[in-house]
Amino acid sequence: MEPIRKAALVKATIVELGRAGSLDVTVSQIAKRAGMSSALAHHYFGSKEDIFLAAMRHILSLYGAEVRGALAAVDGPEARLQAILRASFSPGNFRREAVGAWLNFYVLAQTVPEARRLLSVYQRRLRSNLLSCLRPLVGVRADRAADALGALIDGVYLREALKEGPPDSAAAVATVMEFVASELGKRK
Amino acid sequence: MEPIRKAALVKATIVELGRAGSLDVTVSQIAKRAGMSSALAHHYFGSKEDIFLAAMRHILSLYGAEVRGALAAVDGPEARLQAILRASFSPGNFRREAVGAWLNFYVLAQTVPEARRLLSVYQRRLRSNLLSCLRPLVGVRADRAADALGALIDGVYLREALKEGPPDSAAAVATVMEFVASELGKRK
DNA sequence: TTTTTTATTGATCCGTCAATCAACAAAAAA
DNA sequence: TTTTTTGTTGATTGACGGATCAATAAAAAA
Repeated sequence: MEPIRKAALVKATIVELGRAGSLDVTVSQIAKRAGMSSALAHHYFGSKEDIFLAAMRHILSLYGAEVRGALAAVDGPEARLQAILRASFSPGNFRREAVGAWLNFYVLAQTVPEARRLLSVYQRRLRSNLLSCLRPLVGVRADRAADALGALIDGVYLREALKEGPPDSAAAVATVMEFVASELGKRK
Repeated sequence: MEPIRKAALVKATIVELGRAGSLDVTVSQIAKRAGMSSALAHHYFGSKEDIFLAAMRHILSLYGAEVRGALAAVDGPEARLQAILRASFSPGNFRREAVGAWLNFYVLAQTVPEARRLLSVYQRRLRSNLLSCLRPLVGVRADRAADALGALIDGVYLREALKEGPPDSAAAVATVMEFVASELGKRK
């Protein structure tokens, strides 16, 4: 039962995070959505913070899997780069729940060391993926380019997610690819 | 008294936001730090949300003034660009309170329309400042470049603010300037 | 001076919430 | 079958929080 209940709670947490748009989500709400009592939620996770951290791990691992899947399907540095972007900006990542979860993880990262650690794990993994694409393309400049590209991805995501009107995955990908092109010295 | 009290509450709100690292700040805490009772805070602002929005307006106007000041001191498109970056990444903007305020404004923007509006006002203003620098430099490409640059600024800020270890203003400026250089086709 | 407006607070209302616990049910082990 | 472990919840606790209000003080207007 334990893994089932935990998984249900994690999913419910993410939904509630998106619904509320803030960390102001009660354990009861989460438990109710997961079809159990709040006492049971406390039974399987020790505390509310533990539930949030588990949800964060889940989101990050989903994203990681998405990137891995996209990378497996393509070949060549540029195509791999584009695959990373498509995974990062997939419509699923712009759903209410996903946006709410990410933003609140940033907030959590300010004060909860474990949250900060998880976030930096994700960033390092992204960076290493980017680096392996960039090195064949721009050689020694890859290091600095990967830093900038990582930041650009976060920034574009943030803006696309918070702008008024529906987010546009393709536009987000295009914006970043254009940066890559200019970094390669190509100009149309 | 009203403007004095309101100003004190706004300042106290920002400090408390930074201290707590989340929107989980009580009106009593804010009022206490501002040296008054919570009842008085409710008297001058109708609700907690109003207090938050006032704090957000204050942060945005501080940032706006910082940029304006930096722009007034320099001449030429590239120098102006650098001035915007230096203002955006000034050490003051990496203080606990400022980071906490910004992150929580992003969170607020998900659910409070007025917060989203304020955020998009800020983004439009930044965009127009960037455009006026970029047009003389890259002509018709300026529009797309301004979008990317704006997002890059947000992303770099986010990463610099949340990374472990102290933020490095100069490194943030350098990262973005490097992007500008590659956009100009210059490569060292 | 009297009246009115402004400034201010302590107490209070009504509600919520995280966490705990005792108790019960059901399945597994003995 | 009896015992033990696992799963589950309703009720409770202890605390806190936003908002309101009556009441007081002080200043301004009349």
